[in-house]
Amino acid sequence: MKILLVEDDGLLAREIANALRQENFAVDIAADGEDGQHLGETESYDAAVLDLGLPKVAGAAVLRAWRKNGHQLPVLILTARDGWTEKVDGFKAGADDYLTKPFRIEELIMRLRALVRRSAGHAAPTIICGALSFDAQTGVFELDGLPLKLTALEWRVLECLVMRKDVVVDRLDLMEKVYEGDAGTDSNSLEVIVARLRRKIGHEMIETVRGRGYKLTDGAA
Amino acid sequence: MKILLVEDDGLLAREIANALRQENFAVDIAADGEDGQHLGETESYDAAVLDLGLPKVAGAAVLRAWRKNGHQLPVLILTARDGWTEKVDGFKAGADDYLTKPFRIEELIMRLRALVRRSAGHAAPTIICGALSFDAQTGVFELDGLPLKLTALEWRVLECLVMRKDVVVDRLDLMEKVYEGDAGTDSNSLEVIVARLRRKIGHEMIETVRGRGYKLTDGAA
DNA sequence: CGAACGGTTCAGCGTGGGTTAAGCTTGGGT
DNA sequence: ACCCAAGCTTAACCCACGCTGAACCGTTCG
Repeated sequence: MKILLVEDDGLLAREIANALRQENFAVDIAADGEDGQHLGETESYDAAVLDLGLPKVAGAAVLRAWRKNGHQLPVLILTARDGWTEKVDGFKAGADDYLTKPFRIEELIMRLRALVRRSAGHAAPTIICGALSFDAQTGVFELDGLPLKLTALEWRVLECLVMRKDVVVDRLDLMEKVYEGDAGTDSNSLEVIVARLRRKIGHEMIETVRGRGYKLTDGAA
Repeated sequence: MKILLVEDDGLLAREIANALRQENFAVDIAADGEDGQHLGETESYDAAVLDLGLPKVAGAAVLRAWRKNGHQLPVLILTARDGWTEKVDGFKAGADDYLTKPFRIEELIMRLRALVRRSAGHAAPTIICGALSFDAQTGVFELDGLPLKLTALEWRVLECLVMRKDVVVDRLDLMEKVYEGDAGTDSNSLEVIVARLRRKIGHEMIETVRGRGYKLTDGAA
């Protein structure tokens, strides 16, 4: 689960990023609209948090540019003023949700989760896959009813898989979503993570598709 | 564009409904949770607006009931109090968005539009050829309804064929598409792949045209 | 400061699956 | 009818992809 954060206030940006990372999101930060737009176009994110008041390029302009190119990325906008017109601008530009500063970090997380969940096509807040269940709202995994303790990376990998259960998730996709910044293809660390995951949830649940990636199944194979 | 409005306050309900109708939505109104739940399950809506404070059945309970049955309907909840916990409850129950009363009608409309826009566009274009089906979105083949396990090359070959079903696909064309770069004609590896494919999906489905290439048919020959 | 935790690197191994080769079948031309 | 080329099929081979255990750090705790 990888988020693009476009926010010029460095302090706020770091604060948000930390909170998100604590919730196992991977976060890339862009300090201005130009960078943000470029990153959003070139990298692969699950959602973006976009400040409307940005230097260089206005937030709404960034959003409009994305949408113009048919970019479907779920976007939550942050608006400083409580102004009604600004929200409208945001929505007109193609935003999916908004939040007015100041806001509670928890609310941002909630809304982000709802956004991602919705765009992944899961209306139901908890996804069940065999003995495994995932509460998309709280981000908690359970195995046979008892909470599952996962490390940050294990969690991200499993989330990616559970969001697209029963379909093959490409190796590189997984890399991009799990690792912040650029993903180096020259390592097998992902395989190690998968191995550890398998040991925790059962080897049958994660099916490997040679040359492509992995697939989460209900393990009833 | 049809909306289900579940709201016990008759005055407010009519006000909202009128505004929505002015924007060309079709609106059904339910005055309590029981009716609302029933309507939501039996009729077909593009989205629902759900008041959390309802008589008979609580709004969150309605929502939970829908989600439990795998109901994917996009839902926007209305919460009277500004309470943080109530929003969380709503999200946990599977809401996609919320609005706290009082709110501007225009904002409701905006959010509804955003909601519907996002939940649309999940159409799966799938090609069917006899007992074989191909989901172009996920890239999954199914035979008689059950997923078909293919290797990388088998998959590429079959994809080429299914994309041009009922027409002859030239041998060399196939080579070029399947083997990146230049294709050496000095090998029968393609034939081996085709043979393995035939064994998996039935020999009649892939017709060989001497001197040209292969043709995928529905196997009803 | 050391211990525990979590992520990465490395090396060794097993195996899936792509290729090759050999023998057989089919079809079309003369 | 005969023959040869095109294509089918089976079996063997072998490489590289992925799995795994262990060692190696960087961080975060007590």
